[in-house]
Amino acid sequence: MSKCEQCIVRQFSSLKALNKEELVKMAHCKTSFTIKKGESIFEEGETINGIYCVKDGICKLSKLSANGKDQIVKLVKSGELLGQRSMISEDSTQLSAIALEDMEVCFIPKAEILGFFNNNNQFSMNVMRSICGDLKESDSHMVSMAQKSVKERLAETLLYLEDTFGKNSDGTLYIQLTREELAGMIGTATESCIRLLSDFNKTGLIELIGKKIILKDKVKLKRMAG
Amino acid sequence: MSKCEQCIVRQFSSLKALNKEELVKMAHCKTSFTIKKGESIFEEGETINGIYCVKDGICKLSKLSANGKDQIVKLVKSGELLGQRSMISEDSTQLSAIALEDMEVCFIPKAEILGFFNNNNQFSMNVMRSICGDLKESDSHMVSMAQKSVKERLAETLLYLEDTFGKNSDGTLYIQLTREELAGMIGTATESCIRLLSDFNKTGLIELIGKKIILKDKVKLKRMAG
DNA sequence: ATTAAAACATGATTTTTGTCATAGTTTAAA
DNA sequence: TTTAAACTATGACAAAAATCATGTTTTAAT
Repeated sequence: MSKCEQCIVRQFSSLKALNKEELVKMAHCKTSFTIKKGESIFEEGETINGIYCVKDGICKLSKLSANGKDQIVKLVKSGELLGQRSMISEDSTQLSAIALEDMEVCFIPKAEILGFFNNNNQFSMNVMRSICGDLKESDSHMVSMAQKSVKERLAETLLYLEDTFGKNSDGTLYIQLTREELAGMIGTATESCIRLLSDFNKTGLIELIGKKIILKDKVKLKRMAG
Repeated sequence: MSKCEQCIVRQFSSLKALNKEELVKMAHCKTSFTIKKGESIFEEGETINGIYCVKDGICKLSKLSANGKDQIVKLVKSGELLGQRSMISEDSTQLSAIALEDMEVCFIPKAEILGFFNNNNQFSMNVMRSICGDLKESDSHMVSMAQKSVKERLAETLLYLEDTFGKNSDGTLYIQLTREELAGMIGTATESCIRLLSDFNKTGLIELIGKKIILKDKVKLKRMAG
């Protein structure tokens, strides 16, 4: 049982509002996990009796659609919390959380969080703001899906991936998604995604090195994303 | 200045957690509006320093996309609150609220709401749950947009409209949307929407009486919606 | 009541996107 | 190290959806 007090990622989430005493309390009731790449933290339909705090690694939140394809709703990185929506709604989750890299995750039970809600208004407000941020994102995302072409969405998504997760020293996107996962983010068929990446490559917007991607012309990509 | 205590729609929203004293306080600081069909309550980009409570009527929340089309993100009816997301995020709103019928709306200033947050935990939790509900909806909606065909989305939307807003005594959908607005809900071109309605009409799924719509075969519509 | 604007409707055509087929490449497991 | 499975890639074709054009009907304003 490590000390939450000394955990840096806490500072990046709603948990930053907790005081020393609350952090000690939390350290005593939390459980820590290691999740291997490809494993799930939770799956669609499960009841989540608490909140997961991502200490390290990245995961995808996805939803299986009627046609059998996985739509990626959001990517979550260290410092973020998982399962807030489901816990607060007292509702099973509609999303699966699958690790894209090895992860370290802490679980804080519901009772503990509800206690903080009652005693720490700043914490409540932080959680509210975080969920409001998710809602704003989700609404925008929805409009993109409804109104933009696949090409526009691909350009938008590539820029998002570099902005959010950065790049390696060789200029390639840090985050490694399969073509299928990338297609699942933009909401298209894997083949369409691959084909468009080829086009982007041929027209110099990006460069493909194996399955790695370098964004070569971000100005044009931005213009294309609209 | 009418009494919030006696307002029935209050019972349907987060405001139901407020006690008598709080309701009296609210009645003193709220302002009431009448909004004519077609007029806006607020528009994309505005800062909203409070929450709107819909006393009567229906409005659409829409977002202008890059291609010039209005995407309808949500329909809001009496009993629901507007502007929570924007107020809590301390962020300008990304949606416009336009009345689909004549409306009565009350505005409660931010300071008042924040006061309730501080003193009434049940109210805070209600607001949280309401926003969580919106988030769940929005995520599902996003997946529909990304993964379903226009036909499936039209079927889904027609069922939603009847379930949510009911029908007139002649069996037609109560809510009156133009074809353009319906297209804006399902995220397609107006012509495509009109064409599909014609198809649905020809195959007996719905009946078109002028611009009014009757759902004739809800079982098949449900199957089609997936 | 007349008229202009908005809304509805449908055909023809093009563009976009998905699907199926096939093959090369990479990855991970035996 | 070989071998199967997963992933990437591309062509050919089909289906879905957008766009453009045009005409009708409805609605609202003068």
